[in-house]
Amino acid sequence: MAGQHTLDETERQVQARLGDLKIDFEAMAVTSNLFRAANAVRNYLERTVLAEHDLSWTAFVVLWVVWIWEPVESRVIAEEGGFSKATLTGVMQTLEGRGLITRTRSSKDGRLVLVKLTAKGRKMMKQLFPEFNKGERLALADLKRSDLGSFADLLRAVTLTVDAQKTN
Amino acid sequence: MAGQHTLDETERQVQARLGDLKIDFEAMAVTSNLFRAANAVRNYLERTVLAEHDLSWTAFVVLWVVWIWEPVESRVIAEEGGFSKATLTGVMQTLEGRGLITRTRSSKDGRLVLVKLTAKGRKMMKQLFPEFNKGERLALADLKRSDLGSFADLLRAVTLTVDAQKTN
DNA sequence: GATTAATCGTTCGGGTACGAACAGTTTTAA
DNA sequence: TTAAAACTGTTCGTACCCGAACGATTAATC
Repeated sequence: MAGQHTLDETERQVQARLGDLKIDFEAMAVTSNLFRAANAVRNYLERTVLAEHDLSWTAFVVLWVVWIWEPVESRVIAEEGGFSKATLTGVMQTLEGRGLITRTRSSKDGRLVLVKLTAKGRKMMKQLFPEFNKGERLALADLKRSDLGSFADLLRAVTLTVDAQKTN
Repeated sequence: MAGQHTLDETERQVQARLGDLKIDFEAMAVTSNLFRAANAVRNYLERTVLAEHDLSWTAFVVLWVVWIWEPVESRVIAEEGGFSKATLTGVMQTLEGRGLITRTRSSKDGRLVLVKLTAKGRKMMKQLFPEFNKGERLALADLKRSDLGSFADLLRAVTLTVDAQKTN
């Protein structure tokens, strides 16, 4: 991936199609590379670590959130994972069918559903997460260690900015 | 989104579940925030700019690549966009049905398919891309201008690292 | 306390998204 | 120059993924 065309070529082509319209090429480069990177890492981890456990990316994220915060409400999982409630329902049905999680309606608030891992789910995560983390480390192996902190901060800032837009 | 739990809390919970197993929390924070950011930006742009034109994210990426590089082979679109050929086929069928692109088999190499925009497709992109770029700018509005360059470089480095892993 | 509003999870419909298997084309080897 | 290998795009099956609409529950308003 990473594109066979250089950034300069791309800018020239865009400008040629838009005349002298002002375009923010730096913003374009950031978002474009943001998705390339996210896609690349996701596909890589899905094909390697997660495939061995027959898990999709989203299924893993759900398991991870529940593993850390159980018992946890559905809405929290969706929020932490960054996907919709509709998506979550489907994924949790799959995971429940495989005996990895349980769902129970809250007795305090009949609207809420509380999610926990089963013993099987916990056992899987205890083995899987270290493998997953090793994959994460490999995906970032060529970056300078000292850059990781500010890198994470920049990414966090993007999420915060967009979420602020959303509520307006 | 952005999670209601702090990073420290999360690290403590992970460590509590794994004993003294070594985990790379910096790598974990980067990938976690990478996906949160990508998801947030994507959902934001889909709900605002792209929804007005009834386009999905992937459909937009396809149109963008074709717009810049037409005539372009299918395999290049998949590579540039970072998704599979199977995904691309479905999206292009939708776009062709809406009269935004055309597909023709190459006369030089019967395996290849050349993709172009229709006049309608070009007209749409000429209006849509500036709107999209404005959305990108808003998503990055809170970041320091001087950070954008190195931010893009870090993201590019991740993609390159993962792609290098892939071929091994 | 009854009506209204807000919240939560599910369902529904349509559009991605992938790997694997496939058919057609081109290239490479023998 | 055949046979084998490599490559491209499509189809297939399964699983996501979302917004919108929905029923159930709780909270707010009067």
